[in-house]
Amino acid sequence: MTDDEQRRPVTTAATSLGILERLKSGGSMGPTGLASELGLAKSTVHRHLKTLEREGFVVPDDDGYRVGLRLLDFGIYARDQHQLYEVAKPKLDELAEQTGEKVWCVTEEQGRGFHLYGAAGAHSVRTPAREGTRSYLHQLAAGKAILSAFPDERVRDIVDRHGLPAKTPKTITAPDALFEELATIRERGFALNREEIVPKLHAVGVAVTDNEGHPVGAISISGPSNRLRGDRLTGDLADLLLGAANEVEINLNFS
Amino acid sequence: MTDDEQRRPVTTAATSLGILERLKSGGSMGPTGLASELGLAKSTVHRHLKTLEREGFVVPDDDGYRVGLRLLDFGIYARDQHQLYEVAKPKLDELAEQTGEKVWCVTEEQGRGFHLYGAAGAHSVRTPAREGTRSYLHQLAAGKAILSAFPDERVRDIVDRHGLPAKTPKTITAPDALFEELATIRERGFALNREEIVPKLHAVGVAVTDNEGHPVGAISISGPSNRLRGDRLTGDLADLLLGAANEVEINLNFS
DNA sequence: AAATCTTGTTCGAACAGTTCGAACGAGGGT
DNA sequence: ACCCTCGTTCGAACTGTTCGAACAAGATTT
Repeated sequence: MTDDEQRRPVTTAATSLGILERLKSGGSMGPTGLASELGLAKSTVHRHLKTLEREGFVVPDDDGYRVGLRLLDFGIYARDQHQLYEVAKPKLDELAEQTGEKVWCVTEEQGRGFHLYGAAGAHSVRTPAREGTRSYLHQLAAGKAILSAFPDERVRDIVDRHGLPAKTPKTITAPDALFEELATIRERGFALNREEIVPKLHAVGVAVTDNEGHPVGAISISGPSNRLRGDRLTGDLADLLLGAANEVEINLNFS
Repeated sequence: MTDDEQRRPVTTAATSLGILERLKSGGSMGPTGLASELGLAKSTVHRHLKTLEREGFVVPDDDGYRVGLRLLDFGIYARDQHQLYEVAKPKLDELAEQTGEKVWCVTEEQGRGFHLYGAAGAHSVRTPAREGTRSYLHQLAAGKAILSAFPDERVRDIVDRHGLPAKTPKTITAPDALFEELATIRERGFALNREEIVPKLHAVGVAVTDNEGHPVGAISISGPSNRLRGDRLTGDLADLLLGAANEVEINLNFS
Protein backbone atom coordinates (compact mmCIF):
# COMPACT_ATOMS: atom_id res chain seq x y z
CA MET A 1 0.00 0.00 0.00
CA THR A 2 3.07 2.23 0.13
CA ASP A 3 3.17 3.39 -3.43
CA ASP A 4 6.25 5.53 -3.78
CA GLU A 5 5.30 7.58 -6.76
CA GLN A 6 2.11 8.17 -8.61
CA ARG A 7 2.11 7.14 -12.22
CA ARG A 8 -0.23 9.65 -13.78
CA PRO A 9 -1.50 12.23 -11.35
CA VAL A 10 -4.27 14.61 -12.32
CA THR A 11 -1.98 17.60 -12.44
CA THR A 12 -4.79 20.08 -12.95
CA ALA A 13 -6.50 19.01 -9.76
CA ALA A 14 -3.16 18.95 -7.99
CA THR A 15 -2.66 22.57 -9.01
CA SER A 16 -5.96 23.54 -7.43
CA LEU A 17 -5.07 21.74 -4.24
CA GLY A 18 -1.68 23.40 -4.29
CA ILE A 19 -3.34 26.79 -4.41
CA LEU A 20 -5.46 25.77 -1.45
CA GLU A 21 -2.41 24.73 0.52
CA ARG A 22 -0.61 27.93 -0.31
CA LEU A 23 -3.55 29.96 0.90
CA LYS A 24 -3.45 28.06 4.15
CA SER A 25 0.26 28.32 4.79
CA GLY A 26 0.76 31.79 3.39
CA GLY A 27 -2.50 33.51 4.27
CA SER A 28 -4.77 35.40 1.93
CA MET A 29 -3.41 36.16 -1.50
CA GLY A 30 -4.45 37.27 -4.95
CA PRO A 31 -3.78 35.68 -8.33
CA THR A 32 -0.59 37.65 -8.90
CA GLY A 33 1.07 36.64 -5.66
CA LEU A 34 0.01 33.02 -5.95
CA ALA A 35 1.15 32.82 -9.56
CA SER A 36 4.65 34.00 -8.75
CA GLU A 37 4.96 31.74 -5.72
CA LEU A 38 3.67 28.68 -7.47
CA GLY A 39 5.36 29.36 -10.78
CA LEU A 40 2.15 29.57 -12.78
CA ALA A 41 0.60 32.09 -15.08
CA LYS A 42 -1.63 34.69 -13.49
CA SER A 43 -4.51 33.71 -15.73
CA THR A 44 -4.19 30.06 -14.76
CA VAL A 45 -4.35 30.81 -11.07
CA HIS A 46 -7.26 33.09 -11.67
CA ARG A 47 -9.24 30.38 -13.36
CA HIS A 48 -8.50 27.91 -10.59
CA LEU A 49 -9.53 30.39 -7.94
CA LYS A 50 -12.83 31.04 -9.67
CA THR A 51 -13.53 27.35 -9.84
CA LEU A 52 -12.62 26.84 -6.20
CA GLU A 53 -14.77 29.81 -5.28
CA ARG A 54 -17.76 28.37 -7.08
CA GLU A 55 -17.60 25.37 -4.76
CA GLY A 56 -16.98 27.48 -1.68
CA PHE A 57 -13.46 26.20 -1.09
CA VAL A 58 -12.03 29.71 -1.33
CA VAL A 59 -13.66 33.05 -0.70
CA PRO A 60 -12.80 36.60 -1.77
CA ASP A 61 -10.97 38.61 0.80
CA ASP A 62 -9.46 42.04 1.34
CA ASP A 63 -6.09 40.61 0.36
CA GLY A 64 -7.31 38.35 -2.43
CA TYR A 65 -8.69 34.97 -1.50
CA ARG A 66 -8.75 32.91 1.66
CA VAL A 67 -9.73 29.32 2.36
CA GLY A 68 -13.50 29.08 2.74
CA LEU A 69 -15.60 27.70 5.54
CA ARG A 70 -16.86 25.00 3.22
CA LEU A 71 -13.71 23.22 4.27
CA LEU A 72 -14.84 23.34 7.87
CA ASP A 73 -18.00 21.60 6.77
CA PHE A 74 -15.95 18.83 5.18
CA GLY A 75 -13.46 18.68 7.99
CA ILE A 76 -15.96 18.37 10.79
CA TYR A 77 -17.72 15.74 8.75
CA ALA A 78 -14.50 13.78 8.48
CA ARG A 79 -14.04 14.03 12.23
CA ASP A 80 -17.59 13.06 13.08
CA GLN A 81 -17.28 10.04 10.86
CA HIS A 82 -14.27 8.88 12.80
CA GLN A 83 -15.15 6.11 15.20
CA LEU A 84 -12.74 7.29 17.88
CA TYR A 85 -14.05 10.84 18.11
CA GLU A 86 -17.53 10.35 19.46
CA VAL A 87 -16.48 7.66 21.90
CA ALA A 88 -13.40 9.44 23.21
CA LYS A 89 -14.80 12.98 23.42
CA PRO A 90 -16.82 12.66 26.66
CA LYS A 91 -13.97 10.81 28.30
CA LEU A 92 -11.51 13.51 27.28
CA ASP A 93 -13.70 16.22 28.77
CA GLU A 94 -13.77 14.23 31.97
CA LEU A 95 -10.00 13.80 32.00
CA ALA A 96 -9.43 17.50 31.39
CA GLU A 97 -11.70 18.32 34.29
CA GLN A 98 -9.96 15.85 36.59
CA THR A 99 -6.39 16.74 35.72
CA GLY A 100 -6.72 20.41 34.82
CA GLU A 101 -4.37 19.80 31.89
CA LYS A 102 -4.80 19.67 28.15
CA VAL A 103 -6.06 16.31 26.91
CA TRP A 104 -5.83 15.24 23.28
CA CYS A 105 -7.17 12.51 21.10
CA VAL A 106 -5.01 11.72 18.09
CA THR A 107 -5.43 9.35 15.19
CA GLU A 108 -3.23 8.18 12.37
CA GLU A 109 -3.80 8.74 8.68
CA GLN A 110 -1.20 8.17 5.96
CA GLY A 111 1.49 7.77 8.57
CA ARG A 112 0.82 11.13 10.16
CA GLY A 113 -0.95 12.07 13.38
CA PHE A 114 -4.11 14.17 13.35
CA HIS A 115 -5.42 15.92 16.42
CA LEU A 116 -9.06 14.96 16.47
CA TYR A 117 -10.17 16.72 19.60
CA GLY A 118 -8.63 18.56 22.50
CA ALA A 119 -10.19 19.21 25.88
CA ALA A 120 -8.80 22.08 27.90
CA GLY A 121 -8.49 21.72 31.66
CA ALA A 122 -8.50 24.62 34.07
CA HIS A 123 -4.72 25.04 33.99
CA SER A 124 -4.01 23.94 30.47
CA VAL A 125 -1.34 25.84 28.60
CA ARG A 126 -1.30 27.11 25.05
CA THR A 127 0.56 24.92 22.60
CA PRO A 128 0.91 25.00 18.82
CA ALA A 129 -1.51 22.09 18.56
CA ARG A 130 -5.04 22.81 17.45
CA GLU A 131 -7.80 20.47 16.37
CA GLY A 132 -7.04 19.21 12.91
CA THR A 133 -3.32 19.77 13.28
CA ARG A 134 -1.23 17.23 11.41
CA SER A 135 1.95 16.19 13.16
CA TYR A 136 4.69 13.65 12.83
CA LEU A 137 3.86 10.65 14.94
CA HIS A 138 7.33 10.35 16.48
CA GLN A 139 7.06 13.88 17.87
CA LEU A 140 3.95 13.15 19.93
CA ALA A 141 3.33 11.09 23.03
CA ALA A 142 0.08 9.94 21.47
CA GLY A 143 1.88 9.38 18.18
CA LYS A 144 4.53 7.18 19.73
CA ALA A 145 1.79 5.25 21.50
CA ILE A 146 0.16 4.63 18.13
CA LEU A 147 3.46 3.57 16.57
CA SER A 148 4.06 1.16 19.43
CA ALA A 149 0.85 -0.63 18.51
CA PHE A 150 1.89 -1.04 14.88
CA PRO A 151 4.01 -3.95 13.68
CA ASP A 152 7.66 -2.95 13.18
CA GLU A 153 7.30 -3.29 9.44
CA ARG A 154 4.61 -0.66 9.37
CA VAL A 155 6.67 1.67 11.51
CA ARG A 156 9.58 1.22 9.15
CA ASP A 157 7.38 2.16 6.19
CA ILE A 158 6.26 5.32 7.96
CA VAL A 159 9.81 6.30 8.83
CA ASP A 160 10.90 5.67 5.26
CA ARG A 161 8.10 7.80 3.95
CA HIS A 162 8.18 10.75 6.28
CA GLY A 163 11.57 10.55 7.95
CA LEU A 164 12.16 11.62 11.55
CA PRO A 165 12.37 15.40 11.38
CA ALA A 166 13.32 17.20 14.59
CA LYS A 167 11.34 19.91 16.31
CA THR A 168 13.58 20.32 19.33
CA PRO A 169 17.02 18.97 20.28
CA LYS A 170 15.25 16.18 22.15
CA THR A 171 13.19 14.88 19.25
CA ILE A 172 13.98 11.29 18.33
CA THR A 173 15.75 11.39 14.97
CA ALA A 174 17.42 7.99 14.79
CA PRO A 175 15.36 4.96 13.71
CA ASP A 176 17.19 2.75 16.21
CA ALA A 177 16.38 5.07 19.07
CA LEU A 178 12.75 5.10 17.96
CA PHE A 179 12.45 1.32 17.90
CA GLU A 180 14.08 1.11 21.29
CA GLU A 181 11.61 3.64 22.63
CA LEU A 182 8.68 1.79 21.10
CA ALA A 183 9.80 -1.40 22.82
CA THR A 184 9.81 0.42 26.15
CA ILE A 185 6.34 1.82 25.46
CA ARG A 186 5.00 -1.62 24.65
CA GLU A 187 6.36 -2.92 27.95
CA ARG A 188 5.06 -0.26 30.28
CA GLY A 189 1.90 0.50 28.32
CA PHE A 190 2.26 4.25 27.90
CA ALA A 191 4.41 6.70 25.97
CA LEU A 192 6.18 9.78 27.27
CA ASN A 193 7.14 13.01 25.58
CA ARG A 194 9.71 15.18 27.27
CA GLU A 195 10.26 18.37 25.28
CA GLU A 196 10.44 16.42 22.05
CA ILE A 197 8.09 18.72 20.20
CA VAL A 198 7.92 21.91 22.27
CA PRO A 199 10.48 23.01 24.87
CA LYS A 200 9.22 22.81 28.44
CA LEU A 201 6.26 20.68 27.38
CA HIS A 202 5.75 17.13 28.60
CA ALA A 203 3.07 14.59 27.81
CA VAL A 204 1.85 11.04 28.40
CA GLY A 205 0.09 9.02 25.73
CA VAL A 206 -1.75 5.71 25.57
CA ALA A 207 -2.89 3.87 22.47
CA VAL A 208 -6.51 2.90 21.88
CA THR A 209 -6.81 -0.35 19.96
CA ASP A 210 -9.68 -2.27 18.42
CA ASN A 211 -10.41 -5.87 19.30
CA GLU A 212 -7.83 -7.06 16.81
CA GLY A 213 -5.11 -5.04 18.46
CA HIS A 214 -4.87 -2.44 15.69
CA PRO A 215 -4.60 1.11 16.97
CA VAL A 216 -7.48 3.41 16.11
CA GLY A 217 -5.65 6.28 17.76
CA ALA A 218 -4.36 7.40 21.12
CA ILE A 219 -5.17 9.80 23.94
CA SER A 220 -2.70 12.00 25.74
CA ILE A 221 -2.30 14.50 28.54
CA SER A 222 0.13 17.35 28.05
CA GLY A 223 1.28 20.26 30.16
CA PRO A 224 4.25 22.22 31.46
CA SER A 225 7.30 20.14 32.26
CA ASN A 226 7.52 21.19 35.87
CA ARG A 227 3.97 20.04 36.53
CA LEU A 228 4.12 16.85 34.47
CA ARG A 229 7.10 15.03 35.93
CA GLY A 230 8.14 12.33 38.32
CA ASP A 231 5.46 10.19 39.91
CA ARG A 232 2.62 12.38 38.79
CA LEU A 233 3.55 11.86 35.16
CA THR A 234 4.47 8.19 35.18
CA GLY A 235 2.13 7.26 38.00
CA ASP A 236 -1.15 9.05 38.53
CA LEU A 237 -1.58 10.56 35.11
CA ALA A 238 -0.40 7.47 33.27
CA ASP A 239 -2.76 5.30 35.28
CA LEU A 240 -5.62 7.67 34.64
CA LEU A 241 -4.92 7.55 30.92
CA LEU A 242 -4.60 3.80 30.84
CA GLY A 243 -7.95 3.46 32.53
CA ALA A 244 -9.57 5.96 30.20
CA ALA A 245 -8.13 4.28 27.12
CA ASN A 246 -9.40 0.97 28.34
CA GLU A 247 -12.88 2.38 28.80
CA VAL A 248 -12.84 3.90 25.37
CA GLU A 249 -11.71 0.62 23.86
CA ILE A 250 -14.64 -1.21 25.38
CA ASN A 251 -17.14 1.38 24.20
CA LEU A 252 -15.48 1.33 20.81
CA ASN A 253 -15.96 -2.36 20.29
CA PHE A 254 -19.67 -2.21 20.97
CA SER A 255 -20.83 0.54 18.65
CA MET B 1 -19.63 40.49 -7.23
CA THR B 2 -22.59 38.26 -7.99
CA ASP B 3 -21.31 36.57 -11.10
CA ASP B 4 -24.08 34.43 -12.44
CA GLU B 5 -22.12 31.96 -14.48
CA GLN B 6 -18.48 31.14 -14.78
CA ARG B 7 -16.98 31.62 -18.19
CA ARG B 8 -14.31 28.97 -18.26
CA PRO B 9 -14.26 26.77 -15.19
CA VAL B 10 -11.42 24.35 -14.62
CA THR B 11 -13.55 21.30 -15.19
CA THR B 12 -10.84 18.88 -14.14
CA ALA B 13 -10.56 20.47 -10.72
CA ALA B 14 -14.32 20.68 -10.49
CA THR B 15 -14.46 16.93 -11.09
CA SER B 16 -12.12 16.32 -8.17
CA LEU B 17 -14.17 18.54 -5.92
CA GLY B 18 -17.32 16.80 -7.11
CA ILE B 19 -15.84 13.48 -6.03
CA LEU B 20 -15.07 14.98 -2.64
CA GLU B 21 -18.63 16.23 -2.25
CA ARG B 22 -20.03 12.88 -3.26
CA LEU B 23 -17.89 11.15 -0.66
CA LYS B 24 -19.24 13.50 1.96
CA SER B 25 -22.90 13.23 1.05
CA GLY B 26 -22.90 9.57 0.11
CA GLY B 27 -20.33 8.12 2.46
CA SER B 28 -17.38 5.96 1.56
CA MET B 29 -17.26 4.64 -1.99
CA GLY B 30 -14.95 3.06 -4.50
CA PRO B 31 -14.12 4.10 -8.05
CA THR B 32 -16.88 1.98 -9.55
CA GLY B 33 -19.68 3.44 -7.47
CA LEU B 34 -18.48 6.99 -7.84
CA ALA B 35 -18.05 6.60 -11.59
CA SER B 36 -21.60 5.45 -12.09
CA GLU B 37 -23.05 8.13 -9.83
CA LEU B 38 -21.05 10.95 -11.37
CA GLY B 39 -21.28 9.73 -14.93
CA LEU B 40 -17.55 9.29 -15.39
CA ALA B 41 -15.28 6.50 -16.47
CA LYS B 42 -13.98 4.25 -13.74
CA SER B 43 -10.42 4.97 -14.73
CA THR B 44 -10.97 8.71 -14.53
CA VAL B 45 -12.35 8.53 -11.03
CA HIS B 46 -9.51 6.26 -10.06
CA ARG B 47 -6.94 8.77 -11.19
CA HIS B 48 -8.64 11.61 -9.36
CA LEU B 49 -8.86 9.58 -6.18
CA LYS B 50 -5.17 8.77 -6.32
CA THR B 51 -4.35 12.43 -6.73
CA LEU B 52 -6.63 13.45 -3.89
CA GLU B 53 -5.12 10.72 -1.77
CA ARG B 54 -1.62 11.98 -2.40
CA GLU B 55 -2.62 15.29 -0.82
CA GLY B 56 -4.50 13.63 2.04
CA PHE B 57 -7.91 14.87 0.97
CA VAL B 58 -9.22 11.35 0.69
CA VAL B 59 -8.11 8.18 2.42
CA PRO B 60 -8.59 4.49 1.64
CA ASP B 61 -11.36 2.82 3.53
CA ASP B 62 -13.06 -0.53 3.90
CA ASP B 63 -15.70 0.63 1.44
CA GLY B 64 -13.37 2.49 -0.91
CA TYR B 65 -12.38 6.01 -0.03
CA ARG B 66 -13.55 8.51 2.55
CA VAL B 67 -12.81 12.21 3.06
CA GLY B 68 -9.51 12.62 4.86
CA LEU B 69 -8.66 14.47 8.03
CA ARG B 70 -6.48 16.83 6.04
CA LEU B 71 -9.75 18.64 5.46
CA LEU B 72 -10.16 19.08 9.20
CA ASP B 73 -6.78 20.74 9.20
CA PHE B 74 -7.92 23.17 6.53
CA GLY B 75 -11.33 23.68 8.04
CA ILE B 76 -10.16 24.48 11.54
CA TYR B 77 -7.63 26.83 10.02
CA ALA B 78 -10.41 28.64 8.18
CA ARG B 79 -12.35 28.93 11.42
CA ASP B 80 -9.41 30.12 13.49
CA GLN B 81 -8.71 32.76 10.89
CA HIS B 82 -12.19 34.11 11.27
CA GLN B 83 -12.25 37.23 13.40
CA LEU B 84 -15.56 36.39 15.02
CA TYR B 85 -14.57 32.97 16.29
CA GLU B 86 -11.88 33.75 18.79
CA VAL B 87 -13.75 36.72 20.21
CA ALA B 88 -17.14 35.07 20.45
CA LYS B 89 -16.05 31.65 21.71
CA PRO B 90 -15.48 32.49 25.39
CA LYS B 91 -18.69 34.48 25.46
CA LEU B 92 -20.62 31.58 23.96
CA ASP B 93 -19.29 29.20 26.58
CA GLU B 94 -20.44 31.63 29.22
CA LEU B 95 -23.90 31.95 27.69
CA ALA B 96 -24.30 28.19 27.45
CA GLU B 97 -23.39 27.88 31.10
CA GLN B 98 -25.82 30.60 32.12
CA THR B 99 -28.78 29.49 30.04
CA GLY B 100 -28.26 25.75 29.91
CA GLU B 101 -29.21 25.85 26.23
CA LYS B 102 -27.33 25.42 22.98
CA VAL B 103 -25.58 28.60 21.87
CA TRP B 104 -24.31 29.13 18.35
CA CYS B 105 -22.12 31.53 16.50
CA VAL B 106 -22.88 31.80 12.79
CA THR B 107 -21.27 33.72 9.97
CA GLU B 108 -22.11 34.40 6.36
CA GLU B 109 -20.13 33.31 3.34
CA GLN B 110 -21.41 33.40 -0.22
CA GLY B 111 -24.91 34.09 0.97
CA ARG B 112 -25.05 31.02 3.18
CA GLY B 113 -24.74 30.61 6.94
CA PHE B 114 -21.90 28.65 8.49
CA HIS B 115 -21.97 27.41 12.07
CA LEU B 116 -18.62 28.47 13.41
CA TYR B 117 -18.91 27.22 16.95
CA GLY B 118 -21.55 25.78 19.24
CA ALA B 119 -21.46 25.70 23.02
CA ALA B 120 -23.66 23.11 24.71
CA GLY B 121 -25.42 24.03 27.93
CA ALA B 122 -26.45 21.53 30.55
CA HIS B 123 -29.92 21.00 29.04
CA SER B 124 -29.12 21.53 25.41
CA VAL B 125 -30.89 19.31 22.93
CA ARG B 126 -29.58 17.50 19.90
CA THR B 127 -30.22 19.26 16.61
CA PRO B 128 -29.04 18.60 13.05
CA ALA B 129 -26.61 21.51 13.36
CA ARG B 130 -22.94 20.74 13.86
CA GLU B 131 -19.92 22.96 13.64
CA GLY B 132 -19.20 23.68 10.01
CA THR B 133 -22.77 23.07 8.94
CA ARG B 134 -23.84 25.24 6.05
CA SER B 135 -27.44 26.44 6.22
CA TYR B 136 -29.74 28.82 4.45
CA LEU B 137 -29.71 32.12 6.25
CA HIS B 138 -33.49 32.55 6.21
CA GLN B 139 -33.92 29.28 8.08
CA LEU B 140 -31.87 30.38 11.09
CA ALA B 141 -32.47 32.92 13.84
CA ALA B 142 -28.83 33.92 13.56
CA GLY B 143 -29.15 33.94 9.79
CA LYS B 144 -32.12 36.26 9.80
CA ALA B 145 -30.27 38.53 12.21
CA ILE B 146 -27.41 38.67 9.72
CA LEU B 147 -29.77 39.38 6.83
CA SER B 148 -31.39 42.17 8.83
CA ALA B 149 -28.02 43.90 9.00
CA PHE B 150 -27.52 43.73 5.23
CA PRO B 151 -28.90 46.35 2.87
CA ASP B 152 -32.06 45.20 1.10
CA GLU B 153 -30.25 44.99 -2.19
CA ARG B 154 -27.81 42.47 -0.78
CA VAL B 155 -30.63 40.40 0.68
CA ARG B 156 -32.35 40.40 -2.69
CA ASP B 157 -29.18 39.11 -4.34
CA ILE B 158 -28.96 36.31 -1.84
CA VAL B 159 -32.60 35.34 -2.29
CA ASP B 160 -32.15 35.39 -6.07
CA ARG B 161 -29.11 33.21 -5.82
CA HIS B 162 -30.23 30.62 -3.30
CA GLY B 163 -34.01 30.96 -3.16
CA LEU B 164 -36.01 30.43 0.01
CA PRO B 165 -36.27 26.67 0.35
CA ALA B 166 -38.48 25.35 3.12
CA LYS B 167 -37.43 22.97 5.90
CA THR B 168 -40.71 22.94 7.80
CA PRO B 169 -44.20 24.35 7.10
CA LYS B 170 -43.22 27.43 9.07
CA THR B 171 -40.14 28.32 7.07
CA ILE B 172 -40.38 31.71 5.37
CA THR B 173 -40.67 31.05 1.65
CA ALA B 174 -42.02 34.35 0.31
CA PRO B 175 -39.59 37.24 -0.28
CA ASP B 176 -42.20 39.74 0.92
CA ALA B 177 -42.66 37.89 4.17
CA LEU B 178 -38.91 37.80 4.61
CA PHE B 179 -38.47 41.53 4.13
CA GLU B 180 -41.32 42.20 6.52
CA GLU B 181 -39.67 39.97 9.09
CA LEU B 182 -36.31 41.65 8.60
CA ALA B 183 -37.91 45.04 9.25
CA THR B 184 -39.31 43.73 12.51
CA ILE B 185 -35.91 42.35 13.46
CA ARG B 186 -34.24 45.68 12.76
CA GLU B 187 -36.75 47.40 15.02
CA ARG B 188 -36.57 45.18 18.05
CA GLY B 189 -32.90 44.21 17.64
CA PHE B 190 -33.20 40.44 17.67
CA ALA B 191 -34.48 37.66 15.43
CA LEU B 192 -36.72 34.77 16.37
CA ASN B 193 -37.03 31.30 14.94
CA ARG B 194 -40.14 29.34 15.74
CA GLU B 195 -39.95 25.87 14.21
CA GLU B 196 -38.76 27.29 10.92
CA ILE B 197 -35.95 24.81 10.53
CA VAL B 198 -36.72 21.99 12.96
CA PRO B 199 -40.15 21.22 14.45
CA LYS B 200 -40.41 21.99 18.14
CA LEU B 201 -37.20 24.00 18.04
CA HIS B 202 -37.12 27.71 18.83
CA ALA B 203 -34.24 30.19 18.81
CA VAL B 204 -33.26 33.81 19.30
CA GLY B 205 -30.51 35.45 17.28
CA VAL B 206 -28.65 38.75 17.37
CA ALA B 207 -26.31 40.15 14.75
CA VAL B 208 -22.72 41.11 15.50
CA THR B 209 -21.57 44.04 13.40
CA ASP B 210 -18.27 45.82 12.89
CA ASN B 211 -17.84 49.54 13.45
CA GLU B 212 -19.18 50.27 9.98
CA GLY B 213 -22.40 48.41 10.71
CA HIS B 214 -21.60 45.45 8.48
CA PRO B 215 -22.46 42.11 10.03
CA VAL B 216 -19.54 39.80 10.75
CA GLY B 217 -21.96 37.15 11.94
CA ALA B 218 -24.53 36.49 14.64
CA ILE B 219 -24.98 34.57 17.85
CA SER B 220 -28.05 32.58 18.84
CA ILE B 221 -29.60 30.53 21.58
CA SER B 222 -31.73 27.56 20.60
CA GLY B 223 -33.73 24.98 22.48
CA PRO B 224 -37.03 23.15 22.78
CA SER B 225 -40.09 25.26 21.97
CA ASN B 226 -41.74 24.76 25.33
CA ARG B 227 -38.71 26.07 27.16
CA LEU B 228 -37.93 28.91 24.74
CA ARG B 229 -41.18 30.84 24.59
CA GLY B 230 -43.02 33.83 26.00
CA ASP B 231 -41.12 36.25 28.14
CA ARG B 232 -38.13 34.03 28.60
CA LEU B 233 -37.53 33.95 24.85
CA THR B 234 -38.24 37.56 23.96
CA GLY B 235 -37.21 38.97 27.30
CA ASP B 236 -34.46 37.36 29.37
CA LEU B 237 -32.73 35.38 26.66
CA ALA B 238 -33.00 38.12 24.05
CA ASP B 239 -31.56 40.63 26.49
CA LEU B 240 -28.77 38.29 27.41
CA LEU B 241 -27.92 37.82 23.76
CA LEU B 242 -28.06 41.52 23.00
CA GLY B 243 -25.65 42.19 25.82
CA ALA B 244 -23.32 39.42 24.72
CA ALA B 245 -23.36 40.58 21.10
CA ASN B 246 -22.59 44.09 22.24
CA GLU B 247 -19.62 42.86 24.24
CA VAL B 248 -18.33 40.84 21.33
CA GLU B 249 -18.65 43.84 19.05
CA ILE B 250 -16.51 45.96 21.32
CA ASN B 251 -13.84 43.31 21.62
CA LEU B 252 -13.99 42.79 17.88
CA ASN B 253 -13.24 46.39 17.04
CA PHE B 254 -10.12 46.44 19.17
CA SER B 255 -8.20 43.42 17.96
C1' DA C 1 -12.64 -26.50 -4.86
C1' DA C 2 -13.49 -24.55 -9.44
C1' DA C 3 -15.85 -21.07 -11.72
C1' DT C 4 -17.87 -16.67 -12.14
C1' DC C 5 -18.91 -12.39 -10.87
C1' DT C 6 -17.28 -7.76 -9.35
C1' DT C 7 -13.84 -4.66 -8.06
C1' DG C 8 -9.52 -1.92 -8.46
C1' DT C 9 -5.94 -1.01 -11.61
C1' DT C 10 -3.12 -0.09 -15.99
C1' DC C 11 -2.52 1.35 -20.70
C1' DG C 12 -2.90 3.72 -25.40
C1' DA C 13 -4.91 7.01 -28.46
C1' DA C 14 -8.20 10.55 -29.62
C1' DC C 15 -9.83 14.32 -28.03
C1' DA C 16 -10.81 18.02 -25.10
C1' DG C 17 -9.16 21.11 -21.85
C1' DT C 18 -5.69 23.66 -19.82
C1' DT C 19 -1.91 26.61 -20.00
C1' DC C 20 0.55 30.66 -21.23
C1' DG C 21 1.33 35.41 -22.71
C1' DA C 22 -0.44 39.42 -24.23
C1' DA C 23 -3.83 42.81 -23.89
C1' DC C 24 -7.64 45.18 -21.60
C1' DG C 25 -9.84 47.83 -17.76
C1' DA C 26 -9.96 49.33 -13.15
C1' DG C 27 -8.30 50.92 -8.91
C1' DG C 28 -4.92 53.01 -5.85
C1' DG C 29 -0.95 55.64 -5.12
C1' DT C 30 2.30 59.30 -6.10
C1' DA D 1 -3.35 63.95 -14.00
C1' DC D 2 -0.21 60.37 -14.40
C1' DC D 3 1.62 55.85 -13.71
C1' DC D 4 1.93 51.54 -11.75
C1' DT D 5 -0.05 47.34 -10.24
C1' DC D 6 -3.66 44.27 -9.90
C1' DG D 7 -7.57 41.39 -11.54
C1' DT D 8 -9.68 39.95 -15.59
C1' DT D 9 -10.49 38.27 -20.52
C1' DC D 10 -9.18 36.14 -24.80
C1' DG D 11 -6.95 33.19 -28.56
C1' DA D 12 -3.92 29.47 -29.95
C1' DA D 13 -0.49 25.95 -29.11
C1' DC D 14 0.02 22.18 -26.77
C1' DT D 15 -0.09 19.32 -22.83
C1' DG D 16 -2.92 16.49 -20.07
C1' DT D 17 -7.23 14.29 -19.50
C1' DT D 18 -10.75 11.27 -20.73
C1' DC D 19 -12.62 7.04 -22.24
C1' DG D 20 -12.92 2.10 -23.17
C1' DA D 21 -10.85 -2.08 -23.25
C1' DA D 22 -8.02 -5.31 -21.02
C1' DC D 23 -5.73 -7.12 -16.91
C1' DA D 24 -5.26 -8.77 -12.12
C1' DA D 25 -7.07 -9.79 -7.67
C1' DG D 26 -10.43 -10.82 -4.48
C1' DA D 27 -14.91 -12.27 -3.03
C1' DT D 28 -18.98 -14.99 -3.64
C1' DT D 29 -21.40 -18.70 -5.56
C1' DT D 30 -22.37 -23.25 -7.21
